[in-house]
Parts: sequence; C-alpha cells; structure tokens
Amino acid sequence: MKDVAKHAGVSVSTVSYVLNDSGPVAAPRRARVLEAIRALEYTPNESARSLKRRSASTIGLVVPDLSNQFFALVAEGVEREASARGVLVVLCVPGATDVPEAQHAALLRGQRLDGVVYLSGTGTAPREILELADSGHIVLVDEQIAGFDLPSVVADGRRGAREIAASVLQMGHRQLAVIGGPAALWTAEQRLAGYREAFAGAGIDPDEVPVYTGDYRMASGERLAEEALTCAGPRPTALLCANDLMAIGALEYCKREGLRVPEDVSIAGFDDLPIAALLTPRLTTVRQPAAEMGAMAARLLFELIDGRSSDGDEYSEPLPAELLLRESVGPAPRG
Amino acid sequence: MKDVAKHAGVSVSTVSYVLNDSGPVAAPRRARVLEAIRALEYTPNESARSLKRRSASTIGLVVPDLSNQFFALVAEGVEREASARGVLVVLCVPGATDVPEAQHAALLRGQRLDGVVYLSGTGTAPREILELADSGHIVLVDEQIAGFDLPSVVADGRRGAREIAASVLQMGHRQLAVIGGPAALWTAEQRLAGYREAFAGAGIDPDEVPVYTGDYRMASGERLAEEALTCAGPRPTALLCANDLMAIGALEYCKREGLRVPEDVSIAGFDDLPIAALLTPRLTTVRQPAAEMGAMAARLLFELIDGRSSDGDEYSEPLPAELLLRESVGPAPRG
DNA sequence: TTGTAAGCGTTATCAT
DNA sequence: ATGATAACGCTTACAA
Repeated sequence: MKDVAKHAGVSVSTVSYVLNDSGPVAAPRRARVLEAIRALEYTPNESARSLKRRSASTIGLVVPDLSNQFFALVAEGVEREASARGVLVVLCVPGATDVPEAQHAALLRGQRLDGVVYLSGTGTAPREILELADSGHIVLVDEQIAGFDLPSVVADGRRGAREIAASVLQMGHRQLAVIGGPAALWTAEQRLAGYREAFAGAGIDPDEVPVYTGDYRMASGERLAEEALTCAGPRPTALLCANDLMAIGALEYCKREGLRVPEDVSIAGFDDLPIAALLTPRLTTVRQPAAEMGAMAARLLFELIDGRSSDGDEYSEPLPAELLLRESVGPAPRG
Repeated sequence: MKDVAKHAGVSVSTVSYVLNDSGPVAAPRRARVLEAIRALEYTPNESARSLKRRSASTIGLVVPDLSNQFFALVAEGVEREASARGVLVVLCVPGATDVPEAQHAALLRGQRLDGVVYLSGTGTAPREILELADSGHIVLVDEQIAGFDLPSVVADGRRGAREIAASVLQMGHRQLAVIGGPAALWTAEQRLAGYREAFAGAGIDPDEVPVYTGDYRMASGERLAEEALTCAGPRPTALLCANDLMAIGALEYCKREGLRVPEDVSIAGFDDLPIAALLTPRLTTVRQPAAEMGAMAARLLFELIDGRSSDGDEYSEPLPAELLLRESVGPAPRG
C-alpha cells in the first residue's frame, strides 16, 4: 500500500480513502491511485483489514455431516447468501474430526468468525457454543436447543407431519406405526405431535399408535421397520417415518423381506431429500426447503451481526413444508 | 494480551512465548501466565496473528455444487484433514452465486487463504484461478485442466472403467452403448479410454460402439438413454454410463418406458454415490474414494504450502477405484 | 531466562 | 482536500 502511495505520488491515507471511498479525494488523484493499484497488482491485505476493523467478514457453518443432502443443501443456501455479501463461510464438520468442539468455539472468540450458523443434529450443543450465543452471534437451522432460546430458522414440520399422516389415513389405513426421531430433537417432537394431531382428527387414539424411536439414520429405520412389522398383534399397514433416511431404511427392510411397498405396507418419509424421488417406489414425503432455510439463516445472522435486529433474539416464521404424494403410500390393503 | 501480561506480572513476550512455546520460559512463570489466561478468558486475536505470520491458516475449497454427493464427500475429506491441523476451510460454490470467480481469486491474493482445493466440474478454470496456480497454491481433485500442469489428486478411472466394461462384456453383452461425460473433462476421457480398452480386449472394435456424450447430469442420462435405446439398428443390451448421475437418469428412462433393468437392459454407472446402493435395482458401479481423495488433496496442499514438496509440481498416484457388482447389470438377454 | 521495541498492513483521527 | 501518525494485537529480534 505504501508502494501504491509512492507510485501515485500520494499518501497512504489517500490510497485508503480511494479503496473504501471513506474520504474525499479529487478526481485526478483518485485516477492516479487506481492506475497505480492496477500497475502494481496491489491487493489489500485482508488480515490487516480485519485486525483494524475488528470483523473478519467471515461466518462459520457447523453441520454434523455433509453427506446428508439436507445439510448439504442448507450449506449451499448459506454459502449463496454469504458470498452475495462478500462474506466467507468457514465449514466445520465436528463429526468428521476428533477436534474438540471447544476449539471450534475458540475460532469465534478469536475473531476469525463474526457469527455461526449452527446445526448440531443432536439437539444439544457443547457449553462453549452456548456461551457464544450471548457474545457472538449464532443462528440455528431446523432445530432448537432445549433450555435455550436461540434464534433459529425452522420449517413447519408439525403441519407437514399432520398433513402427511392425514393423507395416509385418508387412504384407509388404520393400523399405523410411527418411526420417530430422537426424543431430544425438537423436529422429532414436532413431527410426532403433528402425526398425533392427525390421528386424533381421524378419531384414532394417538396413544394406541405404536411409536418406535430411531436416530434419524438409515440403519435405525431398517431395524425399527423390522420391529414394527414383526411385532405381535395386527401388522401395521403404514409406517410413518420421521425422516427420509429412516424411511429408506424401512424400504430396504421391506425389500429384503420381500414385502411389497405400497401393496403390503405403505411408507412415508420426511425431508424430501433429492434421492426420495428416485427410489422405487418413489417416496411420499414432506419437503423441507433446505436451501431456503440455509439462506434465511444466513440473512438472519447478518442482521444479528449488523445489530440491525428489531430487538433481543430474533426469529423467523416457520417456513412452509410441502406435502409430496408419491408412490410409496397407497391404499390400505383390505383386511 | 497486555492484560494477561500485567495480571501475570510478566511481559507480553513471555505470554507470547507461552502461547506458542516459541521461547524458553521458567515453569512457575508459565503457570502464572496460563492461570492469567484462564482468569481473563483470553483468546488470541487470530487476525493479528495472521497479519504477523503472513499466513491465515485457512484454505479454500471450491466445489461446483454441494448437493452432488461426490463433491460433498470430497468436502468432508478436506475438512477433516484441515481441521486436524487447525486449518480453517472456507467454502466456495461458484455456481450457487453470481459473484464473479475473479472475486474468489482475490481472496487468495488478499492473504485470507493460504491455498485452494479446486474442483471446477467443467475441466476449465477462469484465468484468475490459473494465475493463482503460480503464486498461490492450488490442488485439483479428480480433474485436470487442459493445458496446465497443476497438482491434482485423481482416482484410477481408466482402470475402473476398463474393469466395469470387461465385467459387462463377460456377462455376454455384445451390443453396448456408452453414455459418456463432457468431452472436455479429463475424467470423461479417461473413463471412455478405459471402456475402449475393454472393448478391444474382448475383440470388439471400439469404434463400433456408439458413444453418446452427456454432461454428467441426470437429465442428460435420461435423454441419452432414450436416444441410445430407440435408435435404428440392434438395441443395446447394456448402457455404460460414465457417472452415477447419468446412470440414474438412464434408470429413470427405463422405468418410465417399462424397460426392465437388468432383464431388458443392463446399466452401469461410475462413482458409487451413496445413493447407488439404494436404487432399485442397485447400481453396478465403480467406487471413487471421494472422501479419501479430498483428504489427500488437503494433505498435498499443505505440503505445497509448507514448501515441503520434493520439487516443482507434485502429484499423487491415482487412487484405486473399486468395481462394485450389483443388480443393475445382469446377463445379456438371449438374442 | 526475560523484557523492550520494532514492525506486520490497514484504518481513522487529527492537523494542515 | 490531503497527509502525518497513532493505534489494532500479535511475533520476534535483540538487549539485558
């Protein structure tokens, strides 16, 4: 920068003024500066800038797992929104590494990050992250952490669950089973609540419907489908799975056991992962607008960072979740 | 930091020494410093550090698209390796935004990034990126950019292609069609070469086998499968698709048209996306060790950055690509 | 072994 | 309108 100043025959402050037009500068001199910048191929040193400005123009994105397409789509949304503002996104995948989460948190405090979009996938967060919530800025996506009132962007899972359950009931199913998500997860709870509302609405006692609790992963869907379909008593004719991954597991179980879907048993998922429409049968599910959720989370985070939030913690309305009827749910077999 | 020094009754340099054990410091004083750090909840300012050290401990990761699980897995590999070294990974998804790539490149020059793991997905890169290759450090993954001799991590796609084609031939197929990738892509070229080697090895004139050129996306697989299967002359009994996405498209076409796979037509893919094993029929494919490739790219990049490379440009051996025989390829129907 | 002090490249506050 | 100059928070000779 000094070189640029010299080359243009001006002072460094003038160069700085030109760079950020943060000060008045006469046209001819500004031209000379610009010219010098080009000539010397000068690029401002961002480390110095952020040191001075006390802001890194960088946010963090914490996702449990990138091979889960839901998270990947959220990440895309966040990245899009951030790069539109010239903000960098630092990726953290705590699961993929054995670096303690505390270290991730240190990043934020070390001013390398101005804020964080956080997806735990577990409904809990290490103490370090929670402490950050006060000082640093943090926005959750599709989850809420019990006992903490953190800003978050969520989809209307409850409504989606109610609708998908209602539509299954409308196909004549009366023997249902729910393969739910981890009890600790807010989304799991919401979706379960939605299912139960639909049951009640159809004159079924929600407590009569067996609920198997999984962990949102494929393997648990497979295992619990087996449990649900082989247990004593009348076999369920439809499985309500709280996410697509578990629904896929259930599908795999049926495939292995030679059960036809939906003729023998109907299966519904939740999320609308890109893969859902490619399965055989195509999976009936509820679309979570993942990319939009990521984008909205980023926007919310920027508002927090800019201190432009109306007041205290900020929330967005739940985004709509759209019911997608596909082949994996069919009419109930006649009993 | 000054506060810490004061609190511990030492000088700032001593604190710095303790922080990086970059200098000798007596045990009792070190303890006092540590204690002060804890007491004051001191976290070093990383912006200042990188300003001084002229290194950001941050690398960039450029991927065309995160919803493609191959890229997502590469990203996970990169992240894992980086965070193990305390290096941050900033994510860039050029496609998801309209920010000119030039701006991305400026990041590198602005010293915010020490290097970049680059996946264009197109086999080309903007001039800005290429210029970086000299000054900055860059490693490509699963591609090579024509006309430039850049360090890269690749899988042995040629061998994989040869093996999968050979195995299809061994099932008795004689009427084949290839659904290839974009001619400009190095991987597409490699895979095609592999197929052709297998054809020649089986006594088939490679030039007799029709090649339809797609763009590695699902839609093109669907369209080209139609072309291949409805063209004049004997219908192919097997489709060799240069990646899984196009194979999935082909599968979709068959599904729509009521063609049974593999009874009527066999379909082979390439990549082994996580979804491949979940399709019906399960997709025969070649595994690209995506996460390992990402990790290796990161390691290679760190070597370049540390100047620890044996000499000039550095390459890794192609990683092995493993043939996975599954249901989508079956014996040739008797003609 | 420890402390002092000179930068690292910017930005921002002042005089001019 | 412009130019010195003092921070920003850290590292690292160099001196003690």
